[in-house]
Amino acid sequence: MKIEYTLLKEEKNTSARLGNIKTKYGTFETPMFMPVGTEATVKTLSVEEIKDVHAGIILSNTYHLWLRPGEDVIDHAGGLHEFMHYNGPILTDSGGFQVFSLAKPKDITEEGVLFKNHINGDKLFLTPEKSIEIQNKLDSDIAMSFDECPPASATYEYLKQSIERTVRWAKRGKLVHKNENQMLFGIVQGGPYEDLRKWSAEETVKIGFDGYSIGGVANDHESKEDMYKAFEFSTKYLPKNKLRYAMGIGEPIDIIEGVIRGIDLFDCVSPTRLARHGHALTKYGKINIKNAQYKEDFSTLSLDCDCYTCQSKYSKAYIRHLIVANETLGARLLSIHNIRFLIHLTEEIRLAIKNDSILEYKEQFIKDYYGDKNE
RNA sequence: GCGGAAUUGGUGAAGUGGUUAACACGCCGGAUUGUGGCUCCGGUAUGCGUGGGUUCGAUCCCCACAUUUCGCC
Repeated sequence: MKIEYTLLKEEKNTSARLGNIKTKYGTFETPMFMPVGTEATVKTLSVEEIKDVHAGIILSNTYHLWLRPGEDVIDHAGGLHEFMHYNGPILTDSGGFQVFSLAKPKDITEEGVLFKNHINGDKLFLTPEKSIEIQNKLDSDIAMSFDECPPASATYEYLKQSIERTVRWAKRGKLVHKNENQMLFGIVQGGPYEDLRKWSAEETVKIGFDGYSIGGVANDHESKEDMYKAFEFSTKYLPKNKLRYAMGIGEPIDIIEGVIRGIDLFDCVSPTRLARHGHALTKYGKINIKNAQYKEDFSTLSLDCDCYTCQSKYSKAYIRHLIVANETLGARLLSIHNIRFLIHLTEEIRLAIKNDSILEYKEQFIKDYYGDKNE
């Protein structure tokens, strides 16, 4: 079955949109936040818990699964869904982000990218074709083109030649894409520059993809202003009837600003990473559960949260103790809560789009979340 | 009872006759945006057992006391 996207409604005052995605693993609505499961696991969560937080779709990673356990192992298991015992939709990233996070600039060539395997030091060469072939085998529901994700500090000149190469890579990847059940997305790059984003978007659209990602955002201390420009200057030149996905975006306010600029999908490691480091997202801001003030705070994280952790009445004091003692249950309880918080945020956003009140929603959110901090 | 050794922050400890007493852990904060999972960045002793002395100056030298510890009778 071919996965399908339907645009249901556009918000009256902004570019926000409501849609749904039908896959053979179920249908979900957009805007949606996708929890990250790089190593074929949303860290510390069981698949039942992933379902429990109402995740419409999760994300996994080509590069990491290529290295370990290897795409053939997953292929022999019957694909990634079977392998990880998860029967919901999955999106795979192409390894493009690892070009940014793991490779050195000198190792990036027209042909592909040379990586030094971070597990055992082996030299590995990843190409656009190889990335797509691996994703074909993983049998994810949505695959990403292999792109170069340049740092926010990249110069205009560098970005220009980088987006040209990313477009050539997108063409090469599409040529070898053989999985009929899988959507393939192109990726728009170009930093905060409108002419580069425009060119990148238009050239990528010419190739023709099932959806378009906005990449190169939220890298190395990019300003919020530049990030929102990147959103706007990308979606402006993308077709309305196709999905848009802001890669790596996950701060609550950034999700709202992204939605307002016409983005449908978001993913971010932050809810799980923050959880491991002892932070909880709440309507009234992010809290650091390790702070001494929670030592004897026997209340739940949030009164109006419907996640397992809050509904089961685990207290801040107990979770604090677990985190301080480095017990994995602490990371798990906070991960469940944080992911649920972001998915619940998208539920409220969808409701606001239905009511044409996304700007009011944003204003109220900022008031609650940042309080007097005046963000 | 005799002899030796030790005494530095919450802990383990380094150190010097002369501006801000190393480091680690802990503790207290902060960071974290397509995840290289025990990470990164700050802060944390106005005082070096107590009392005297020597000295321009002592945590560092000397004396006494206290405490701890080891050995011997």
